[in-house]
Amino acid sequence: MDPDLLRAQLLAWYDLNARSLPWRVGPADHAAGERADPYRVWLSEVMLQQTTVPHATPYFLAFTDRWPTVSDLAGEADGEVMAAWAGLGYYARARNLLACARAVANDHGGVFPDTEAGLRALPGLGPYTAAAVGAIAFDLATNVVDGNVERVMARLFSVEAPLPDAKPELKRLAAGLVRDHRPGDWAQALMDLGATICRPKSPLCDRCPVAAHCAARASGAPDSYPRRTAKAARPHRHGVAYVLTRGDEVALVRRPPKGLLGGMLALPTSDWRDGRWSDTEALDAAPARAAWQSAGEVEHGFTHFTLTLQILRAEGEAADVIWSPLRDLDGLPSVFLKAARAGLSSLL
DNA sequence: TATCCGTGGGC
DNA sequence: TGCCCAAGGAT
Repeated sequence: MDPDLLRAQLLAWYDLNARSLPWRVGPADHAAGERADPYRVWLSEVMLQQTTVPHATPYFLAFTDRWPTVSDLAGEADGEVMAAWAGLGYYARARNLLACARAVANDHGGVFPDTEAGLRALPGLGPYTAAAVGAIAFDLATNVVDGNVERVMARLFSVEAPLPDAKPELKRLAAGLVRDHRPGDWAQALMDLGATICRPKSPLCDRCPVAAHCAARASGAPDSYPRRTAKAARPHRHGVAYVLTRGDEVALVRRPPKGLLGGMLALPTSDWRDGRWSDTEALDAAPARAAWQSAGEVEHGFTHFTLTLQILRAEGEAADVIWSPLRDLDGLPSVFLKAARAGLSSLL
């Protein structure tokens, strides 16, 4: 396999087929001298961590509309940013996003570092994101390796070792294709290929610009790569969520700054444990004395467990809660939005 | 190093 | 329906 021929073929494909994305400077504009805004590249890359383009896109547009520069974002209050992130998931990203914006604003004069090491030192930028911002915003010849690139390498070279053990090998293979020429376009071309052609299931090899180089295709079963080790089953947990209203307001709490849903607004809940909660236990764990009534339950899948929330609903008073308008629940993580809607189904 | 950390869409 | 998966990072 000739790496430089492969590169030329993939870049030519990208020149014709690059997806139009709100944070992207297309290959033609880039060739004409237009440069991507590091703030927008960084923001998009953080939002896209483990998140699909369709899910992240409206958040990207809302953030850049509301906070056009990194200094605007750095000056915002924590709660506003966390609420704007609600629904995107992996909320540590939002906490690190603010920490990073403030580091850039306060320690770097509002300008992103233009080296991979400088980017890597910022909160929330790991090996992937530092390499991606470096390549796309600063034309650094970094090795940008995400899940797409791992899959493309596993197929091109029919890597038999299963993920995640194969990660170092896949990264080495990707590094062998990096050149100083058009590093940002190269990274995005590889990821576009993985997202649209070299898909996890049903890859479109007939349309692949580098199919002639692909060992997995030659094997006849390209979709069997990358190999993966079996995953453990997800456990099931149970909790009680309390929907307490006071007129047209609902009682919320701010979750602790770290851990699951850290820093986010939430419904008051019991602990989450292996077994269901009896009525007596659920009343004992309630945030206030009130005429609690059962309002059904909701189920929600997290990364490592499935949660069933039994819902209790009441009208009343409580101490140490944040009273929030019923019509303004958008700042809640999805699991609590789901539970609140179930508990308030008679009102909403 | 292994585990924790959300969400929604596709099949 | 249940499982897989998506432009990963922090600890």
